[in-house]
Amino acid sequence: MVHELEAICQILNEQQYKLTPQRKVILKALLNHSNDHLSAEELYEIVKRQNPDIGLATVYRTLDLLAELDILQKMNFGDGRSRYEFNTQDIHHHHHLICTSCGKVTEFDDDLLESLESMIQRRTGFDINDHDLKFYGVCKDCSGQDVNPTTGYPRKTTVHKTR
Amino acid sequence: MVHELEAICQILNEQQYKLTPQRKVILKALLNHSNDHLSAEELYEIVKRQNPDIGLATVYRTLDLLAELDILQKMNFGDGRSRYEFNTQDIHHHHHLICTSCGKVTEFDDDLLESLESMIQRRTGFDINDHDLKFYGVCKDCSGQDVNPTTGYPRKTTVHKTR
DNA sequence: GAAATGAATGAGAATAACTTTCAATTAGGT
DNA sequence: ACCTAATTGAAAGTTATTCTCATTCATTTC
Repeated sequence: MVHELEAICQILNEQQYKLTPQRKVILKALLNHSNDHLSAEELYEIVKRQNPDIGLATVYRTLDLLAELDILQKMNFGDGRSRYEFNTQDIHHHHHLICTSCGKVTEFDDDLLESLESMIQRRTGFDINDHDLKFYGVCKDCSGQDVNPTTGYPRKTTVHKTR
Repeated sequence: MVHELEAICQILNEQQYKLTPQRKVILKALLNHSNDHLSAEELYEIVKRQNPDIGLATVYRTLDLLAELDILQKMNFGDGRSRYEFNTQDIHHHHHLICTSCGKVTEFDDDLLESLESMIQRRTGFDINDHDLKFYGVCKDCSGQDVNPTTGYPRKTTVHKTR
């Protein structure tokens, strides 16, 4: 649960990575938006305000590095770009609710899947060590609206499904 | 549960879509590989053997059309390309096991999530109409080598090209 | 304290997976 | 057979991301 600058910098140091000003600015921005599931481009826009000379490639490289170090988790919410969140130890207990109208991602905690995992493990011989559960629907704020044209949600056509 | 050529052709007809030879070839290939979660490019390679003049854009367009008609389901398994499977009525009861070593995708049926959905609905006001559950692990055929050397945890974001 | 060395950076080119454009072809009704 | 809108292939365009490479920066070495 590494959610503060000091601790992350220490990890970088330990692994012989340099603490460049760019990395610090990126980390601070990530920490200031730790609930926002930012994409690389969104993060770049934020970071550019602090340091206009920073390059997009550096943002991508830093995100890759932080994901490699398991500080961040690279996620895919189906909108065509990767999004990042801080990695927690209990990834097994937190899922995502994705609003197909506004694209907002919120989180939900639960551990109902543990039993399911061991059942699958037993039945299929598949050695599970992670899962990824997403719920698609319409959040309270958007009830009634249809697809958001800017984000392109939903990628799945379930909103129009006849059931 | 439209898994045969006749039925699909009828749907296309009903919706005023033309039954071009390209579409027929693509449909046949999809039906012949209905368990393979093909990507557009993979399907293109297969289809080109029957009809070398077919264009990649046509494959993409046909996949889009079939997804739009809810005949196919467009899926994202985290390898950077969309993959397709025939849509079943009971998508709510089938999940995916993704091998982080060889990239193979297999399916698993279950309906434990229904109760979870209504609970979330009640608690958050989020009106859920679909979900997407993936398990990451190592299949029976592979012995787990795909771990992040720093942590020993599996790499969720690793890209596995299917050959 | 300057030089050497390697990591990290920015800019822009490259890539991969699509998507769009557009002129030419064709399915399906008449 | 004819008409017309739908469909197609080829190629250009787009978008997110990665790569290349010359330059800069931080450390270590002298």
